[in-house]
Amino acid sequence: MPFNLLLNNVSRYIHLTDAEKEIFISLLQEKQLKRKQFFLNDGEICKYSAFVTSGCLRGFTVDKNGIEHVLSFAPPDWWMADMYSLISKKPGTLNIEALEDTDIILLSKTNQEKLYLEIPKFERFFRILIENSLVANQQRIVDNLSLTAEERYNIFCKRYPTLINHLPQKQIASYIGVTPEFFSRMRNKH
Amino acid sequence: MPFNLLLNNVSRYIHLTDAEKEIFISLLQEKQLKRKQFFLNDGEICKYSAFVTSGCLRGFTVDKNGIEHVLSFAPPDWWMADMYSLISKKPGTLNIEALEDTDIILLSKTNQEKLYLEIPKFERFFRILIENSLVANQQRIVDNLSLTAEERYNIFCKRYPTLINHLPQKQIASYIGVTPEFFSRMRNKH
DNA sequence: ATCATTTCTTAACCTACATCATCTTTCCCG
DNA sequence: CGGGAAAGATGATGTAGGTTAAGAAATGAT
Repeated sequence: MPFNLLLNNVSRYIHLTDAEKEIFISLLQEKQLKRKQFFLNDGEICKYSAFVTSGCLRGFTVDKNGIEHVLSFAPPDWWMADMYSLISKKPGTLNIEALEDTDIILLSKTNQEKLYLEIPKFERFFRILIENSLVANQQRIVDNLSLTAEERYNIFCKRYPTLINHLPQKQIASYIGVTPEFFSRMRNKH
Repeated sequence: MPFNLLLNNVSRYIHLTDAEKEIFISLLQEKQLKRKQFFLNDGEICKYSAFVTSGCLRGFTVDKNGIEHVLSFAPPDWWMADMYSLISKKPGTLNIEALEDTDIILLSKTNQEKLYLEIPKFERFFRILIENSLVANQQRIVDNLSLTAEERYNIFCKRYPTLINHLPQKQIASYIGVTPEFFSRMRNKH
């Protein structure tokens, strides 16, 4: 059944009884996205966290010159949301788009709060999830401050080997923080 | 008493009974740092979260060329730790130094885990704390990807007005991601 | 299969910011 | 309050990466 990947993801950090699994699943919704379909547009309030079961999402902002900047990718087994908008309940700046046909499981903010009340263990689960995310983001800040584009690219390759293959170069370039032109030059030089 | 600032910080997100406050306080330690004294050196395992009650800390990494990069500042009412090292229990890369004489309250990782067991509400407290931190870090990544040094400086001034005054320029430059020389030029041109 | 769209490549030129060096100012500790 | 160290200012020059433009290759919807 389609919730297995998610239940497995959860069970890495907390143990759920069958009854608790039932409750959890009852608070979820499934959704399919077509390639290039948006899950969230900037200016909207983000009301759901998305867990990817197949395909891939990307989260990006658009700056005042119309240039896109990729904040994160979400391949299967990853969560994605506009964290700022989700917790503040204010319009956010993130766009979330499917890079290919993608299946996701949705947990609404409302249901997430229900979940915290009904199964407090989930406070722990999401705390740990967010801790890991924070560590990764802090490392990325340090990398952006201290490394060249080439070094950041090498790190990206090591950290997301599965993504490298089926991700357009320009998306990686944007994540790394360089233009597609420079990225192309960088890879083909030597 | 010296724990008031911290109890107030906690009470912004969860309510504690007097008994719970007692337990919490019993798990804390106070510590004073002299100006330039290190609270943590890279290569060490970070075993404590620090809550600043007076003074100011800075967290920074040193790159392979010996250049320092400021990841964060902690004025009073802020928490500081090497999150990576703290949760992985492995040696980290962060240095934490007092920028002036600084008073902190320590919560050891061990006691933090005790706290989660004895007063599960603290799972919620730290989850929310980390959520906010994650949002701020994601915004910083986006800013680094999409803004000029000058724009990042303006944002810094707005976001940390109290810090601007009594922080050496070179520390702000490092946080922004430019050299002290360029930062000086940037501020003095007009 | 085919055409349109998107993605990638390459080249010439440009700019934000770095580096190095020197000088002045501030500040902290005895 | 005085001297030494750290912080800041400023000029000359260097470079990683951006911009613009134009063609080649890959990809996806029909």
